[in-house]
Amino acid sequence: MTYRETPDIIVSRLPVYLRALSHMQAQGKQTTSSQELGDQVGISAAQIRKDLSQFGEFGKQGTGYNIAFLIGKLREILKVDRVWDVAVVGMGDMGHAIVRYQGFADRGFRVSMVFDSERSKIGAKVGGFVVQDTREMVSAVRKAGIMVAMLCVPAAVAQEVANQLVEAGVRAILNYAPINLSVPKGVRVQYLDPSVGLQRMTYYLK
Amino acid sequence: MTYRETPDIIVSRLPVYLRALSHMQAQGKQTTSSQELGDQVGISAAQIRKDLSQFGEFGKQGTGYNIAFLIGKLREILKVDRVWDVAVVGMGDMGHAIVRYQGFADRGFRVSMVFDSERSKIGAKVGGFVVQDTREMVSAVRKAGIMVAMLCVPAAVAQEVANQLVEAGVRAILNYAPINLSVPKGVRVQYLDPSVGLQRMTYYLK
DNA sequence: TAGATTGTTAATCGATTAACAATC
DNA sequence: TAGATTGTTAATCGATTAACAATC
Repeated sequence: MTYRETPDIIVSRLPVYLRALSHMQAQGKQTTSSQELGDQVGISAAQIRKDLSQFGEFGKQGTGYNIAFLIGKLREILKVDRVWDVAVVGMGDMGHAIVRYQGFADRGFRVSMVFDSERSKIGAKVGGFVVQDTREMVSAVRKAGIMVAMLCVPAAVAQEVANQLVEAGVRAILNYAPINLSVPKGVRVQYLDPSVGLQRMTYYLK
Repeated sequence: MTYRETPDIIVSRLPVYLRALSHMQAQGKQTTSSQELGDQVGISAAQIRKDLSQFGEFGKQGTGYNIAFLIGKLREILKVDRVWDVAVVGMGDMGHAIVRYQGFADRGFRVSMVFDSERSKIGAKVGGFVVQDTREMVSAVRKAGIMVAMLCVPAAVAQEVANQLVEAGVRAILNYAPINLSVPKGVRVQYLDPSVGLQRMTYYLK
């Protein structure tokens, strides 16, 4: 029998489950069911049970899932039961917004270093961080052992900066630049291009 | 024979094809092949041909696809052969960055109105727009016939603001708030939660 | 106990890939 | 013509759903 690894598509849903469960917890709920969670995130109850069953038996017949317990399990699975240091590259408006964003707390991430290549920005402070020169990025990121980065530079230089991040040891890149990145196997990229998001919806508009 | 509508998953790939083709065009290329485009976006050549064949015969045997022609077709299909006015709600750092973002030009969108509910922000200018009071949003958006919005408000009020947008006639919401929205049938939501993006990658890190 | 809900199996459904005739 | 590449078919692969025994 061959070992079958968890499909990407299942992994991609887990953060959404986690977010919904945290929301329920914040509202004071103790337990939930696959039905309720599914309604919340727009996924069938059967699929949620199937997804979770990939990783263990987290529920109880008759009563459903303990929210705090399931949150703990999902955090372990997604490896956000720890805090990942993140490098942010590009201190334009978007980089600026990300560095000041308060939403990473308790979700497994902490901005740790910020970079820009523009003279006027280097040395300035953004959200409590001193902006470092991108030319120091490879050594600084490698030295700190940072594996996660957010890319907020212009599209024209995004591939070049991504190459440097990979060289520095980064293995996960959240890409805000509106361009496809080419990265070696073993490096993951997630794309957050607002125009792509919008274009995925206009198709359905009258 | 039953009419089969185009699967969402195919529609969701088209903006990525379009982005890559525009990039090729900017580099002066005239034609491409399913193989080349596939390499660019990380999708098999067969799948690209199959996806495009849903909408017509856009290529030529032996020579592939004319880039300008295919861009035109994809723009039509995605309905971004026009410019959609967009309302942006929430003038925090993220809303601010979006309003000033130059990347919507030529991709089918134009920020048209911006809203916030904070007294200190209402009436101020952000990226050339006067910030309007969110309490005027429903009537202003409806009157302008705006169908597309970007939601940059805090998670705690995102559902409430989304409800108002729907009431105002909006049918496509790009949601930056880290929360699942519940919307009626016929309204689309795309989520851009950076923590979800990051958590989709940490699973694979050592 | 009766009711609720899980985890899992089998069936269904849908998406992807491989292959190739058509043809530029 | 020879080579390249499309559009499409059939085969394969994978994901989702339905159903239900198990059990809290």
